Amino acid sequence: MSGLSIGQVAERTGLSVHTLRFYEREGLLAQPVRRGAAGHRIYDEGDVDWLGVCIRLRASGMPLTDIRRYTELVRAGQGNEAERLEVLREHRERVLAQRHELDECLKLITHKVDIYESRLGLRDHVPDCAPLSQESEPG
Amino acid sequence: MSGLSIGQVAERTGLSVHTLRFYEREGLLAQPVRRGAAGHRIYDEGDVDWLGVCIRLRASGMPLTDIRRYTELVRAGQGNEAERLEVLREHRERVLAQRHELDECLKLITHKVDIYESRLGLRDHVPDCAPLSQESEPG
DNA sequence: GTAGGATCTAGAGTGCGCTCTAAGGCAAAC
DNA sequence: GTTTGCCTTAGAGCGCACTCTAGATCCTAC
Repeated sequence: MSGLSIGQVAERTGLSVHTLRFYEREGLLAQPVRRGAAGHRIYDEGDVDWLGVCIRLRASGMPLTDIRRYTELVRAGQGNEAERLEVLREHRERVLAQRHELDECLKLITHKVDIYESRLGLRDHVPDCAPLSQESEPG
Repeated sequence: MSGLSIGQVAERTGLSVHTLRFYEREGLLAQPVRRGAAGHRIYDEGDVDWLGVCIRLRASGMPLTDIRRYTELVRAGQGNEAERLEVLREHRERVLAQRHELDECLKLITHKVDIYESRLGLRDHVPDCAPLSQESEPG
């Protein structure tokens, strides 16, 4: 019951088997994956958990090199917590900036959606301050 | 006073002149850019505004092909507002999903930051529910 | 015993979004 | 008149993160 094949891990994580091998080559796994009789990879729950972290870091835009760096710190063991913290804090700042940017985009998009909805009569009331958007000119 | 060189537009938008030419080739501009005596591009304020929109759409992850599609609709003029609206709504959904994902990542990162800060004695109180993170194991 | 399916490796290929190069034109400054 | 600097084009190159291919091995089922 202990041990997952690469296919099973792919299924659980949503990563492809290709990507799992790729991530391992890139040094993104906390430990080298255990191997079975025929040289097949055997993952444990810890690996899956760690991959979950990697996926989240990727999803928030952390480049693979940074994830590798962080992984190396973790692998090196106790004593480098300050460095780990720095990596995380820097990334958090970037994510916050990214979210702010996203919110600005959302404002713009929602503003345009509102305009088109009222133009198309999909709203009861015309939004109060929408005279002419950029898209009116070219048309 | 009317008319900006590609260099000036680059400065205003933060895009490189290379990227400006690239975007034009890719059909991201509402109109073909006016040309001066020596074949030099002359942008107007409307172009800069439109580029601002493109930049925001890009920043929120809209692929160039989708931006081109939207631009084409705008260029085609009145009568396709429903299509424009659909493009915008779909993108808004994606942006919202993206922001949600970002928030999840933020939770994870902040949780780890908290752990390391208390481990390093940078906090007055240990966060109430943080026994051992994944990173404790490998170390 | 052989067919199917999962796995392995090394390495090539892909898609996206730029980014840069090379070779040249024009215009103002010195 | 030549240097400087910004502009032009076509097209090549790059960085990232996968993604896939080829050729081989191994196990299970029929």
